[in-house]
Amino acid sequence: MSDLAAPGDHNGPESGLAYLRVADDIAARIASGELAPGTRLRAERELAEYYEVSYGTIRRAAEILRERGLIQTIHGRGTFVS
Amino acid sequence: MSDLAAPGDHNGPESGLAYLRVADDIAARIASGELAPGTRLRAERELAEYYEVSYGTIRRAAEILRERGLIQTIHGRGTFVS
DNA sequence: CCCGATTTGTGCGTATGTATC
DNA sequence: AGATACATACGCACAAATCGG
Repeated sequence: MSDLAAPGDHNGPESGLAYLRVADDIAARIASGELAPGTRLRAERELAEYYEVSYGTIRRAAEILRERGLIQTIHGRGTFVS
Repeated sequence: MSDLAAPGDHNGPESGLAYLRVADDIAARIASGELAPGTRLRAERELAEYYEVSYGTIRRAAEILRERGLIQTIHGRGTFVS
């Protein structure tokens, strides 16, 4: 599965910083086309469960992706791939 | 602009305690009218980045400003100039 | 027009580990 | 040894925006 709209299992070699690990993973999925532009990501709190990190960590990762222009977040609606 | 709702750059002569430096800076901005009453400050975690200090230091600075009656913090809403 | 569900936004309190003074 | 500060991270509570019924 590979997409962030359908949970499965997660993986990661526990490399360093949690928020970077998450940000890089999502960025890779966008780059690979797995997450197409316009696609809505799962809710931040769901991503937290998916990645097994806290909500705050997801918010950090999202902030990074926002700065990179990879995603766009709308209050009350969700987060979308740019 | 120089407001805490739109980042720019910052600089400081590393004078003494970090939380006092931050508190004094914000107090000065309020005193100068740069931050008008009712204005909402940026999120504490953003202020941490802005001032290049840790989140805990921002919380400490905010506590001081609250005691001085310069700001008012509302859970879930934000911090406002009194 | 209001109500409730969903989702993002913000603040609160705390913990761990590291570095510096 | 102790105090100050930083960086990261967790979990929770409350608030606000959006959408559908």
